[in-house]
Amino acid sequence: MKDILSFRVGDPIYFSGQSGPAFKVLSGSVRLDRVFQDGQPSFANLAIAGDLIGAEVLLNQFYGFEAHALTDCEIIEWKVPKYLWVESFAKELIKVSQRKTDAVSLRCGTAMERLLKLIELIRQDPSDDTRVILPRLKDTAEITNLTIETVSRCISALRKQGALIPVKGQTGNLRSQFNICMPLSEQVAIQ
Amino acid sequence: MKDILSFRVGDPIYFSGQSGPAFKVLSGSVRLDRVFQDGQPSFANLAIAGDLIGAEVLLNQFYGFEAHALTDCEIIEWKVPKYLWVESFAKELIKVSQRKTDAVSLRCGTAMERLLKLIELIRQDPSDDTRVILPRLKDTAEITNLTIETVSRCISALRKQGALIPVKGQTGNLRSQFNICMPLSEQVAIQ
DNA sequence: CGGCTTCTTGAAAAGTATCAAATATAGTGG
DNA sequence: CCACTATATTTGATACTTTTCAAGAAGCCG
Repeated sequence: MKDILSFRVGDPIYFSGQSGPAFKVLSGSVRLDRVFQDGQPSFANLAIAGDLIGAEVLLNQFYGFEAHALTDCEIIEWKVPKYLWVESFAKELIKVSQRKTDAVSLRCGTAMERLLKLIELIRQDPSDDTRVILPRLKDTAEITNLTIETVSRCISALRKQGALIPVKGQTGNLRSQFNICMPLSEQVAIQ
Repeated sequence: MKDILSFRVGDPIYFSGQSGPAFKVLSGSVRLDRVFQDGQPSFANLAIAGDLIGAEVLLNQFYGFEAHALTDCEIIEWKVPKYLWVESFAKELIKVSQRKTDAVSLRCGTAMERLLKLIELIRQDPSDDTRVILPRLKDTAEITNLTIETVSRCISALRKQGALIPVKGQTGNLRSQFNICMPLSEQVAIQ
């Protein structure tokens, strides 16, 4: 199918203040940032497969957030027949709202708990729920309100305990791709 | 004007799973919680004057969150003429979304910074922007993802530095009401 | 092969949580 | 209005988690 847009990790999707369509996320995950006057972006929300992003343009004309690919992802312009528009739009906005609730809860609990919650959220890949592709440490850290080092330590701990097993791609790639080898909700120590 | 509903600090406004109207917050602030299967509520969002709460009932029939009065507050049933419904509804949902972005950012930075951001957000009382009524310590702690003790220490520090001056009401009340005596964005130490 | 970015790990410092106890306030009934 | 009880807040001392700072390893790209 055409009209599908693909992005690589870190690619910008749209910028705050610009104009364009709203999109539906088909696969992967997207990070949304609020941009302050000083130009500093700060994490506001994330979107996973099935979520609508950039909905605010449909009312305000301009994007209210900045969107980047958190992992490789595909998105498609969001179009709905007019007679369905109202209900669809509202339904989507409520879903966005639910996702933000997730974002708030990703900042609760210990470092390990936060990371596990994020993995739980992101791995919703219907095609393979034993595999997960983690975002960069920098993004993961900003989403969970931890530091890069702490996130790295948590991931190392999970690897040592065999909860995550690195998947070697064609290259030894940095984009952490893992097989999940135990229920992630179980208690795990950081050390 | 009638049809205005008043709530005292801590009063429940509606419960998750129940049915009822959506409301507009006229004054004060409201806390919204997601309720888990085990009945544990966890902070999801807050609403201040001008915000719409319970919008999800208009689509789902049921409230998706639990609402409590964070401070004394007034709300009114949200009604809009049909021909304006679509646009109004979407506009309100986007405002909800913005507020959740605030909620996420209330969990960033040091304890003191978080508390100051919350005060900044809540004091938006058009009638008197030098006065603020803080929520209970328990609520403040859960919103900022700190502990009651830490929040208490921050407030004490602000009082000692003269940034907040307690307002004695008719009763010596616990509901911390303060006059704000300096730009809250300034650097303040916790000790 | 450089030069760059991202990730990993260690040791020390800082900030916050936890535990415990005292004080203050609100609510209730005499 | 006062006494009494339950709930909220304050404060101190200590423990723990996470941050910070620093250096090195690993992966990426031309």
